[in-house]
Amino acid sequence: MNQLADRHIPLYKRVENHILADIDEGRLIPGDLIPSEPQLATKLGVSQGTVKKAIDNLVNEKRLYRHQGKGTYVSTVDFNNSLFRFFSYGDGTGKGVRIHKEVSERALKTGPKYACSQLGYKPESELLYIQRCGYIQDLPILVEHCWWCPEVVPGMEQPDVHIPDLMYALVVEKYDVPVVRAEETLTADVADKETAQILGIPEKSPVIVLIRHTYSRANKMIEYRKTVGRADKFSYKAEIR
Amino acid sequence: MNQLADRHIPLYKRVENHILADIDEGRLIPGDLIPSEPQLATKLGVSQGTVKKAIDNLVNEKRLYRHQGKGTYVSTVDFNNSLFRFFSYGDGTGKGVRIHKEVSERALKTGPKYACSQLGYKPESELLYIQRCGYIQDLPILVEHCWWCPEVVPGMEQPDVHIPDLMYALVVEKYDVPVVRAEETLTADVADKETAQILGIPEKSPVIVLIRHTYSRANKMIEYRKTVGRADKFSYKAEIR
DNA sequence: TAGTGGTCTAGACCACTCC
DNA sequence: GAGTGGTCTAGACCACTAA
Repeated sequence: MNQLADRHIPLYKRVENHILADIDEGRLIPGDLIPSEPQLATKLGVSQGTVKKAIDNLVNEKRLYRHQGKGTYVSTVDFNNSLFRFFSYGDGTGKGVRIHKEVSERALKTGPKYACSQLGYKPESELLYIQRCGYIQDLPILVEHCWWCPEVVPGMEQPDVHIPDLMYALVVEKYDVPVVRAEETLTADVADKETAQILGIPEKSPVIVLIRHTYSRANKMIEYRKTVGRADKFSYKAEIR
Repeated sequence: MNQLADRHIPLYKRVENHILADIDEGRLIPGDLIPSEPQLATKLGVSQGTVKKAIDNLVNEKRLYRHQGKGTYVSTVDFNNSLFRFFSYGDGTGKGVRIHKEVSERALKTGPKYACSQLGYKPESELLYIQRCGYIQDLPILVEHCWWCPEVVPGMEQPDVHIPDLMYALVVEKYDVPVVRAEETLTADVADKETAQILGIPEKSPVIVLIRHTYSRANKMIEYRKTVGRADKFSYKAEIR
């Protein structure tokens, strides 16, 4: 902790920044064990209590997690935090109901202009498209449209590549592409003809729409995803204090 | 910290519970100054560091807030945390755009059955109804339907009682009814004829629906509110790590 | 048994607020 | 100046994990 940034920044904050820099610059990647508290303390020339406080804060922010007796690890992206996850089946009563997903289409095809531009391609570029339908029991409740950069996940369009419910596991393990972050935007709309047909609801029924941008290292966006779900099957509940 | 609950519960957790009990049982109400750290430490027979840790946790949970040099206070309910607050004007770009509200109807009238039952009345009871329309600039973007327990806020139906944008300020100050907590449930729907007309949108356009249950002391529900907003003007954005 | 995080203490010094 | 929270240290002891 040298630097000329000695002005007014608390020690524990500098320890936090040190760890975050290691993460953001790739010296530590999701799942890695970070150095132990005593190691960090002596390396950075602060007390273990200060390191503890820094790590406490990062754990509160979900950037790290601890495991007593083993060590402290860098968090992996947890899509259980997806906005959709908070939506419960029924009218807010349901717990974590499992949604089963099935691939309904996959191919290399010309991407729509918003997907091309968001992913950093010229309009009309070929993208890897995967469409999936999500079910609770046998009831279809959502449709996912995923657009991937084809060179990031080459061959994923092949029908023999198994796609697990949590697609990101495949991306990380098979293609060795770290998934670092995602942004989600939620809004509402009414079902178009195709969506209505897939979900078995009348056209123009209310639907929840979730747009997700998924990023890998160096702020590279690797997927544009649009998920459309039946509004009568999703609601979000929160408490205000 | 006596009690026979000496088993395995960390000291700081017991301090947290002590403070929370003071809040839940009304010995401390929102806005109150809690005892200072040294006072709590000696009273509970623990070190100041332990009290600090307990308070740290409660501050992280937004149950308390600190003000250096002054003390630590019990949080007041912050409706800026409303799910609607996170929704931004436009398509997720907007910052905190101000929504101006105007009362469009207020009267004592027979409540709908869901409002009566939720508020703990017999069906067909008279409730205090307030309808407001929310605008950005001059564009109507939401309609609020509020149902209050009439005996909690007597006279609020009189047209000379000014209703501020943040209605709860009036309730707390004029009627001395503490607002302790609220629950919100968010979902989507399509506009009915009346809503469409008020918002100036086609019937069956997509809308965001927010149901709010507002509670006072002793878990007494005092308001049932339904807010309906134009879906094209609201979107919720979040980041996943 | 050695190493990790988890709890708890005691005390120093600083920064802010109010009288 | 007295009282509050904010930062930081040093060290004790406990609980869990692994070899």
